[in-house]
Amino acid sequence: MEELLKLQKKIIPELIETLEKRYNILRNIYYNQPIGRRTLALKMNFGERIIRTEVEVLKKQDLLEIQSFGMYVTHEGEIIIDKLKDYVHSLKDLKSLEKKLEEILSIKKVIIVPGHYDNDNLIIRDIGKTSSECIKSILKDNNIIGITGGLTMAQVAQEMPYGNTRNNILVLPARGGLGKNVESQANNVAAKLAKKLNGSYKLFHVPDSLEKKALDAVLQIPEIKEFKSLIKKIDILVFGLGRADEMAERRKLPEDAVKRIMNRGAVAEAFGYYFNRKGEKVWESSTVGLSLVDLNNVKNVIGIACGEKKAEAIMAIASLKRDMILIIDEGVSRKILETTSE
Amino acid sequence: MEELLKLQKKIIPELIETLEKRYNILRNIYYNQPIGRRTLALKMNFGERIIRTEVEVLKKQDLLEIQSFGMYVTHEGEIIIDKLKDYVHSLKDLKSLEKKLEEILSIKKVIIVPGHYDNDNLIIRDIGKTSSECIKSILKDNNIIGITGGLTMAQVAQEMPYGNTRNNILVLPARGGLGKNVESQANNVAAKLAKKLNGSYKLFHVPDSLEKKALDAVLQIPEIKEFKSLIKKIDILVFGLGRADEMAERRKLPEDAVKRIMNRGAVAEAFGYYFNRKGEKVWESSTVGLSLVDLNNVKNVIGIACGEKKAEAIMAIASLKRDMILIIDEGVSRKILETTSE
DNA sequence: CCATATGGGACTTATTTAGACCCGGTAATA
DNA sequence: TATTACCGGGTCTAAATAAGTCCCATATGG
Repeated sequence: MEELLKLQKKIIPELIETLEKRYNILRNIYYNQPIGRRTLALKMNFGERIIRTEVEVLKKQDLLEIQSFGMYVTHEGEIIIDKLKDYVHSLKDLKSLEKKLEEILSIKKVIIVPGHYDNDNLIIRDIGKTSSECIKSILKDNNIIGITGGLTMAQVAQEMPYGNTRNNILVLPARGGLGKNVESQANNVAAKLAKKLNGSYKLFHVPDSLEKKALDAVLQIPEIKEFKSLIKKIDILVFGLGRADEMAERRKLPEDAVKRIMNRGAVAEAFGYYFNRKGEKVWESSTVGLSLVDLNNVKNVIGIACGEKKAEAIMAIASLKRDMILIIDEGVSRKILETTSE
Repeated sequence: MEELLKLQKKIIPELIETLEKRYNILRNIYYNQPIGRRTLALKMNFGERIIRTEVEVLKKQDLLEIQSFGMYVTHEGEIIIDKLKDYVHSLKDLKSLEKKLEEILSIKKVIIVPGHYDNDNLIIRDIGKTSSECIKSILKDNNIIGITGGLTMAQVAQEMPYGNTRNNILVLPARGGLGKNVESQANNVAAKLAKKLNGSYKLFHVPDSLEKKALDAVLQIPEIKEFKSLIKKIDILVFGLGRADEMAERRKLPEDAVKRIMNRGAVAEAFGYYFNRKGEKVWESSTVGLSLVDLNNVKNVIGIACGEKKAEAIMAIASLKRDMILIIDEGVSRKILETTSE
C-alpha cells in the first residue's frame, strides 16, 4: 500500500492536497451537522464558493446530502470518513515524520495525529481518540491509570469507547482540580475515564495551590496518605502538556510567583511542575499528587499535546523521560521540526 | 489496496482520469523517445498545449527530462511506468470487468489489458507482454506450442522475454504463412517465439489456400504427415482472432468465395476457419494445419484480440471452446459489454 | 548546407474557478 | 405575530487557469 501511495504522489502530486481538503470538509460537516455553506466556510476559513464546489463533488458522490436545513453526511460518507482516517496518516507519510521526531526528541515513541490543531479545532477529537486507543493497547488487568486535567484529557476520556476487555482498572487524578470548567478537572476526567473502562476511581479533593502549613497538615490525613501510596503504583500515566505562562495564569498564581517562575526560564508545565527548556524543574506547585520521583517509576507515560504554540513545551518535557509516548498533532510536530532545523 | 482505491475513487473521482492521462503520456514518450511535444501531441490526439502542461508536471516530478533533441523518460520514470502498469488494472477495476465478461461469454478466463487499442496502438505491446506472461505461466517442460500469424502474434513473440526456465519446448505454426509482412507470418512468429523460449521449431511451407487436388497431394508428403501428427499433440495453442471480412480480404480469396463466406453470416476467423455469430463453422480454408477436431483436444487455448471492431468476432469465437483464455484490450471488452447489454 | 524537428517564449482565447451578491423559504425566537 | 438568523439556490462578475496558436533560435542528421 505504501508503494501505491508513493507512486500516486509521484504522478499526481496534487492528490494529497485535494484529498485532504475534501476529507476535512466532509469531517467538519460531520462533526457540525446539520450545517450550512456559509457557517462552514467561516469555520474552516475558506471562501464560501470553494466550499460550494467541493460540496457539489461530495454530493455527487453521495457522501453528503443537502436539505433546506443544512448539509449532513450520509451513512456512506461516515464510513468514508472513518476509513480515510487510517489512510491519511500513510498518505502524508507521517510515519517518517514520527521517526524523525523520535530522533530529534530522543524519545521512545511519537504518535502524530494528522491535521493542524490551530486551523481545525476538531483535531482535538482525533487526538483524544488516538490517545484512547493507545491507552487501551497497553492497558492490562488490575492496572492503575493516573490522568491529569485539561481540555485535551477530557477529550481523551470522551473518546474512550465503552466496554472494556480489562478487569479491575483503577483511575486516579494525578493531581487536584484546576480551572473553571468542571468537565475538564482531573477528578471529573478520571471519573469519566473509569466509567468508560468499567473500572473504579478515587477522587482527590485538595485544592491546587496550598500554603505550606496547610499542605503539611493535609498530608497527615490518612486518606491522603493512602492516595499518595496509590499514586506510586500508577502503571499508566496520561498527562496533558502545557505552556508555563498559560498554566501559571490559568492556575491564578499570585503575580509575583508568576514572575519568579518565568524569570527562571520556565516554558513547560506538566502535572504541577514547571520546567525550563532543558527540562529542568524550576518550580513546583505546592500540592499533593504525582512527584517527579514517582514519575521515574511509572512504566507507561503518555504525554499529549496539540497546537503549534506548545512546540517549545513539548521539546522541554521530552527530555524529562526518554521512554515516554508522545501524542501530538501534525501541526506542532512540523513546527518542532522547523525550529530544530534552523 | 483495493479498498484504498475505492476510497480514493469516492472522494477524488477525477483521480483515475488524471492518472491515466499522465501515465499514457509518460508511456508514449517512453516508447517513442526521444520525441517532441508536437509529434507526441499528434500521435496521442491531444492538443500541443495540453501535452505541454502535463509534461511540465512530469518533468517537475523528475519522471522525464527535456533536452533540445526531445523528451525522454528518466530511470525513475521507467520504474514508475512499470509499477504503475500493475496498479492501473486495479485502479480501473478491470477485475470485475473480467468477471462480467467471463459470465457473458461463458468462458473460463478473460484477461483484460488496460487501454483502448483504437486510441493508442501501443496497447498492442501490452497485450503482447501480458500474453507472453500468460503463456509462460502455463508452460511446462516438453510442451508443444502452436501459434498462428498476424501482427498481434508477432508482438507476443516480440515481448516474450529471453531466458526460459522450461526445457525442450517445440513451437509450431498452427497453419501456413499469410500476409505480405514476412515478420508476422506464422512461420516467423513460431521461429521467433522458439528462439525466445530457448526451444526448437518446425516450419510449415504450404501456402494458405490450395486447390483440393493439390491439397490432397501435399497431405501425402511424409513431412507433412509428421507435421499433422505433431499438431495433434499441441499443448498450448495461441491464436489471433480476426474479423471474417478482413481476413478474407487479407487472404486474397477470390471474390465469389468471399461473397459466399459472407453470405453464410461469417463474422469471425481463427486458424483458417470462418464462423458465424453462433460460433458455427461456415467455411474452412483448404489448407493444412490445426483442425477443429484437434482444437477440442488442446488443453490450453489462448485467444488474443484487440480493437473495438473485433467485438463481434470475439463473441462468436467464445462459444467455440468454453475453457479458453481470452486476452483482449479494455476498449473491445467495454464494447462487448455495451452491445450485449443493449 | 539544408531540411526537419526540437524546446522555449509569448500572445490570445476558452474554460474553469472563486468571489459577492440577492432571493425565497424556514424555523426558532422575541 | 413579527423578527431574526440561517438555509440552499441562482446569478453576475472578476480572477485565475488551461488551452490554442504561432514564432524563433537551435540542434541534429543526412
